[in-house]
This record gives sequence, C-alpha cells and structure tokens, in this order.
Amino acid sequence: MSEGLNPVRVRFAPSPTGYLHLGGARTALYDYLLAQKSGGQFVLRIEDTDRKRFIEGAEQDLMNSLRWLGLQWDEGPDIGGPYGPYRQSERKQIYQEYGEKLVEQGNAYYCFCTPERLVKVRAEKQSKKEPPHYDRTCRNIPLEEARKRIAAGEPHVLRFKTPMEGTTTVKDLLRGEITFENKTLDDYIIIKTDGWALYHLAAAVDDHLMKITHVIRGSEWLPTAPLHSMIHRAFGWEEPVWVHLSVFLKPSGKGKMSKREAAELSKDGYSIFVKDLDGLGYLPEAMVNWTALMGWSYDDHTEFFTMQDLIEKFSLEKLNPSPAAINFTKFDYFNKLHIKALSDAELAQRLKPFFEKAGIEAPIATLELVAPILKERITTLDDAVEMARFFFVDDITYMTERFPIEGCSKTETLVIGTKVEQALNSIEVWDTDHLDTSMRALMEQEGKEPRQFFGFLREVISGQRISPPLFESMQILGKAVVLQRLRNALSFIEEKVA
RNA sequence: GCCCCCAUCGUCUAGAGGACCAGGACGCAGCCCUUUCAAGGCUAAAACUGGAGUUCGAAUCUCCAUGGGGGCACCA
Repeated sequence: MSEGLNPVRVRFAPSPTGYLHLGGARTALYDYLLAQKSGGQFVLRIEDTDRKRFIEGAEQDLMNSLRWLGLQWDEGPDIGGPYGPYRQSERKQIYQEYGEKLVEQGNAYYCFCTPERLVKVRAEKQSKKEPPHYDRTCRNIPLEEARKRIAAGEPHVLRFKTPMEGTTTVKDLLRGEITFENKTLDDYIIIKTDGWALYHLAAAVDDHLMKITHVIRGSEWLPTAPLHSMIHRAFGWEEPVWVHLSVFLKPSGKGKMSKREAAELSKDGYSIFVKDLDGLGYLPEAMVNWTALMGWSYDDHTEFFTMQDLIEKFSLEKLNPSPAAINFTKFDYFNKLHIKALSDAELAQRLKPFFEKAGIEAPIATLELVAPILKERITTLDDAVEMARFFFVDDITYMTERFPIEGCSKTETLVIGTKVEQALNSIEVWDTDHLDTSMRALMEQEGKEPRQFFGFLREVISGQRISPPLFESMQILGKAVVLQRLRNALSFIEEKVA
C-alpha cells in the first residue's frame, strides 16, 4: 500500500489523434484516483510529436471529455505547471539534447539508411521468417565519420544501441518481472529524420523531467517496455513504477474494438467515445463507476462507487491484469443506479436539456416534481422524454385502437367517463390519497378491474400505454388539466371510435 | 514467423494451499408483489481450459500443452 502513503506523480499522455475512448478514460481515471488518494499530482501531457497524425480539435475533445468525467488535472498544457511545457511539440529541443547525450555515452548512434532500404531489409527478414528488425548496418560507423556526413547534410535518424546479448528485465507492478532476450529486441529509432523524437525517447525524458513516479498505460506498451527501461537506465535515472493495464476487448470478448464495430454500436445507443455519452443520456458518475470496475475490484460485493468512494478505496494491488470485454448492458445498469442516486433537483437539472433538444418546454419546477417518479424507471436521461412528455405537452395524441375501455362498449365507456369526470370534479383535495380513494371506489362501483379502469385513465391523461404511476401523475398535472384531458378524450371517443 | 502478456459462470469479477460440492453483480428464466413500466423480494440454470507435477491437501504453487489477447513503423 505504499502508494497510499507517498504522494505520486502520474501522467495521462494521450496523442491528439482522435477522441477520448473508454480505454483512455479508464487509464486517466486510475491516474486521477491514485493522485487524489495519495495527495499527489495528475499531469496531462499531450504527445504530439507526430505532426502528420495531428487532428484538429482532438486536444480540446480530450480535455472536454476528461472534465466531463470529473478528472481535473493539476498540471497540463492549458493551465501550465512547474515542469512545462506539457505539449511535446514544444519540447523538441529538449529531446534532441538528450538524444545527443545518448550518442556521447555510446547508447545511441546515427543511422543513414533510407526508408526504402529499411523496407527491403524488413521484407527480406520476414521472408526468412526472422524478426523484421533493422540489420544494424550503421551501428558501427565511427562517430567522427557520422558527424561529417551529418555536417554534409546527409539525412539521418538516431537509433538506440540495444545490447545484442544478455537480457533486460522490466518490473511491471501487476505481472512481476518480465525478462526479454536482448537479441530479440531492435535498435529502435528514437529521433526521426525530421528531428522529432519518437514516443520512446520523448516519454522517457518527460517522465523523468516531470518527476513522474508511476506510469500507468495500456498493455500494448509491454513489448517496448524494455526499451523504455533501457533509456532510463542509460541516463542513470530511477525508473518509474510501471503499471500496464489490460486492454478492453469488444463485447464478444474476441479482439479489440475496431472502427467498424465502434460505429455499429451507435445503432444500439452506445458508444465507446466519451464525447457521445452525455448526449446519449449517460451520467459521468455511471461511466466512472462502470469503467473503474473493469480491471479493478474492491471486494466481493461492493459495486456502487462514487468518485469519492473510489478515491478512498482504489488501490493498485487490486488491479486485474487479464483483458476485459466491454459490457454495455452493465453500463445501463450502473446508469440506472446513479440516476436513482441523484437528488430530485439535480436530476431535474440534468433532464432539462433532453426536453429542450426534443423541442419541449419543461419548467424546472415541474421536472422536480416528476423526477422522483421517473428516476426508478429510466435507463438513460434520454428515456425521460418519451415517458414524461405528457407532463409538458397539452395536445395528447389519442389512438382509436386504445379505446373503448377493454371489454366495454363505446357507450359504456362514455358513461363511465362521465362518472369519472363527476367524481374528479368533486375531489376537494387533489392529491394521490384522495384520487386513489375516489377512483378506486368508482371502479368497484362500476365492477371493473384495475387494468381496465386504470388503463383507461392512463390513456386519457397521457395518451401512453406506459407511464409513471397514475395518481402521482394526475396530482402533478393538476385538476384542471386532468379534467380537460378527460373531456378531450371523451369527445375523441365520441367522434372517432367505432 | 518471432517476442510478450493473460486464463474462474455468457459478461465483469471474489478467491493470494485447507474456511469452496467455488461467493457477488449484470444478463437470462420462473415465481411473488402490482393500474402500465420499473423497482423490490424469492428461486433456478450457469465457471475453476487440459495434462503432468509439488503437497497429507491446489481454483490458488511449478512445468508443458491449448486457447485468447497484444506487439514486431522515421505512430502513439
């Protein structure tokens, strides 16, 4: 539990090449939790050394999504901090200096091979069923000669000089020591022809300079972890604690989510992109709870967690190294749970935009009255519009096939309707108790079953087959509105129902 | 092809040698409650990948096999 005692510095280091998705969000969440729990710092660093893959607006999306989830960083490109700049594109010079240092120390060398030649080498190696690595042609060029060629303007990259014998052992917090045969490793390029550092160098340098204590990242980094360790060691730096999270698998459990499958999801009202979740009616609280539990657990029965709970209870030791399939049905469940946990006022506030989007004017005061009877029966905030629109819209659309009362004639329905009108009219105190007493008495007097009688009333006030509880709804609507709707319904039946 | 990781119900997981004929949750099925829909309650079906070891004893430790996943760019 050492991380609970010493403040950690963690970083979330996305590249601005797309929208924040589930996997990234979960990594950021764990970063945030660890920083909060330990009283340390959560750093946001943008890894944008590859200008070709840069996508306009991606950085903004990243920050918006992180904020929506409630994962506020302590240092980052927008707010600065003591170890900035926090955008790698603004640190080019730094990486070059450290690259040069590696050359001087004999840990890196200049390589003049052309991309074309590299492609050829790779193809040859592959046809010989060998690892498709660089053949190390330039590894033995004397430094003096290399410098002359550089001075003469020859294009070049910088490669890490990986030992050709022995082993490199990396310590992953979840998996223990992982040993790699050095001969299976490559002489990775760490600075490109254009002078920009690659992830391997940039991340190592930044993690050190920014005093990062724990690196939490996806397990796709495991194969290059020995390189990262070697870079730290070459500089004589203390390595951060490496924590490689399992990947998320698609719902079937077979493989990673592909672009095509991610698009398919929207048909079911789901998305792996955080930016879509708000509009779909999901709560950030639910998203946090759900993803926290994919790869981490607290005990054998606790499943509801607020952010505060998570900050208190999160621990790296309980992380699970095995891959997890994304289960959206469970996301729905957590969304229900967190909707129910919202106060009526809070739920009303969150519901408001969904009605607006549907072109329905829904006053907050009414939404607050509707909130308690709605919160038990909606899965997403979006569901509320369909279920509760009749509270805010007056022109109820009645359907002929829903009348007359089940098992009754048109005439009998109209007679009962008139009696309902009289009974309602005479109710002095318009609340659920009086409505219940009055209506139930009438129902029994008429010898009708609850499903016939109340079903009819439900239809009358809402035009819906499914609605929140009847008497609560009638109370909220108010006597005048209910009576008006009853009259409307009766004339509809009179005119349109056979 | 090579390297690395992982392995308990359909899914997320509890389990760190005896407390396990394996617990919880989602989902699914049935029942109860019920004016609809939910919610709630109860019940059911459902798993330790296989094989060798170690041990008095293994879901838990070791090895092998199998399966699944990830990686092998002048991307991150």
